[in-house]
Amino acid sequence: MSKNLVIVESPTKARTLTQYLGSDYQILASMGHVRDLPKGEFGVDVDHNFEPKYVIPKNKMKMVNQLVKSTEGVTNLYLATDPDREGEAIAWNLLKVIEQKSKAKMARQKYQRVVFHEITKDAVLDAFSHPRDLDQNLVEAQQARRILDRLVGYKLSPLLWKKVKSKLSAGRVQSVALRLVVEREREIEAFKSEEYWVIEVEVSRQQPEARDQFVITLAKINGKKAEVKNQKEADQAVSDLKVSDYSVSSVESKEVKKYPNPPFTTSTLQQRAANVLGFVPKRTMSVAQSLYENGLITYMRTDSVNLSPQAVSATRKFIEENYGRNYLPEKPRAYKVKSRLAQEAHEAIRPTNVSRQSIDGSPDEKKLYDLIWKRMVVCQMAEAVVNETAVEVEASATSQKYLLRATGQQIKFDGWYKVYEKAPITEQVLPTLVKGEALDFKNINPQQKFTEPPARYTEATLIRDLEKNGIGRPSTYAPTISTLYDRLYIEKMEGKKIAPTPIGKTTIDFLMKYFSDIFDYSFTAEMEDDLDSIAQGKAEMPPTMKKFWGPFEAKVEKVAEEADKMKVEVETTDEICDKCGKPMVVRYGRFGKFLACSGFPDCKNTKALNEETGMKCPDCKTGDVVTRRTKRGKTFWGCSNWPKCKFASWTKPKLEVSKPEEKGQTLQG
DNA sequence: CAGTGAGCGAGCTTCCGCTTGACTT
Repeated sequence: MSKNLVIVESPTKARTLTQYLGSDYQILASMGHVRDLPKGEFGVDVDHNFEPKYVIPKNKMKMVNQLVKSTEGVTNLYLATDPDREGEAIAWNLLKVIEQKSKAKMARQKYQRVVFHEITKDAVLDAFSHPRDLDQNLVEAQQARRILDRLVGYKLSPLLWKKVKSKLSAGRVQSVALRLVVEREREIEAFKSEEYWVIEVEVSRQQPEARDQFVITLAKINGKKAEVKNQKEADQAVSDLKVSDYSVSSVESKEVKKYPNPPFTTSTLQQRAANVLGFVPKRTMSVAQSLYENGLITYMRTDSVNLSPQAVSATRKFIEENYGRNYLPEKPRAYKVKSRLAQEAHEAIRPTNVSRQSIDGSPDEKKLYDLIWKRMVVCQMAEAVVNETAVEVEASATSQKYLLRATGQQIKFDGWYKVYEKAPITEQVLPTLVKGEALDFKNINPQQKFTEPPARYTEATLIRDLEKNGIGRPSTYAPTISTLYDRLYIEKMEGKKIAPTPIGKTTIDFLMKYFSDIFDYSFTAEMEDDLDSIAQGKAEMPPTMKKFWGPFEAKVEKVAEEADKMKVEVETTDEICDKCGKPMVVRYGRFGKFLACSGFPDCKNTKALNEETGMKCPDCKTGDVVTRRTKRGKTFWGCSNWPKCKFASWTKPKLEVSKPEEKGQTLQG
């Protein structure tokens, strides 16, 4: 009797395969990687070809032992992990562990490597009829990636402990993420706001039957771009425009096609869920995980926009039946990944069954599913057609010649917009104007404005920029940001924006001063080129590592000896210590920020930092409500007068409603 | 429901990428 064992990464994938392969196959999950470099030591023998030392992490030991036991008496072992670099390495490490641990003195375990790019019955059965050997070059490329990350992370972190602050960390991915945040903050700090004016004129047609009014905006003065920089210039333009004659100098109309977005990847799903639902990436991922485990969507950690042919044809059928032929493009739309660095082991994120338009589940699950469902349907729908009109109006007075503009857009055919309650563009309908037509002046509206600094990152936009540079992977985007919080490198500001702390800024200053090459945005891309060469058998891991390690190690040693210890800037505040009268400063402790007396250690006074909840304490009425954290990290709300006032609450205190009786009536009526 | 920081310098901290549960307050 033949026994078949299949090993994949995830239990959900295992469950799906069971349906396709039948009862002759036992399918088990490895839960990701089964071996790794040891956490507590360097684990790379740099003097002997960078030989890595692999160990089975403690929390995986039980599972791995069971896995090995299950291989006993197996005739065919199939390694069906993901078809990418990491998947190949998981398969190889699995095999190594099984060979090592198998008690039976049987010959080298017979195994077969099986790869498929989509988990459909056809693709899976086809893959099982064409197994192959492990790709040693691909495994070597993964090891190179892993070892390089270890060299960088475990050499530079201790340097930070010595030169900046204990327990900090640096890495190829996290430090570039931090660099982006720090550089954006410095752009904002250096930004000088400039005054400018927008001048809008309300005009109307002169036709007795259609005296439509519309708004035109000043665009040019004497043929040059209008730059109205101050009140004086604005006054001049306004007084001229009040007495000008207006006539239409040009009317241009064209039809523009608006194409739908590609289906979701991890990163684009995180963007969209942040914008539309206000989810942070961590929340998006946990909700998506639940949808995935319930069989409602495809795998949620992917960088691919590929769609299985079956999914596309089912979606086309759905579109034709529910929206009609007009909404179906002649040919299916195919999407391509932009990044050369994508691994594309999985499909795009899409509903597993497009005819399931809504689902049962938590409110979060319903909302996220709705986003995913719509994105899939629209990506196969016809483009929208929008009529765009550009009108130019001349206004002449005295010696100055003014040009004003209006643009209109009108939806001619809604196409994929139909799926959304609100079209992604707002219609602006202009009257049908004729070139040379004279217009009447009705009103003028000059507006003083100031240029705005670039926006701070949100978690989602930071991930977008990391992905743009090929830095990090779908499985690490959200965890990388958590690391930046854990190290107190960044903090959340109002409106979900993130800003660097003094520790974050100092760390980046140090890293960029001595190791700018590693934290350059192109470092990962260049590393990927080297990894490609290894994967293609054109290069080998040890010399590739050596090329990096030689100069790197020398630099680390030099910096360790010669560099000065960095000083982390201390934020002072207007707050005065109520014990000694000295100003108070912001300190970063185990539980986040707090106020401490600058006279420390002579004065040990501390105070809770007002987190701007904007509420007064409901008990003592004088203190402010501040957010605090317990030793276990759970957030609660307390009074800034603690320990004098003992107010504390697990939930955010509500502002008192002045007249509760009225509220009851409103609810009834 | 509630402490934190500096330096003294014990002993520890740290990377990226692949995956799920198991622990409470």
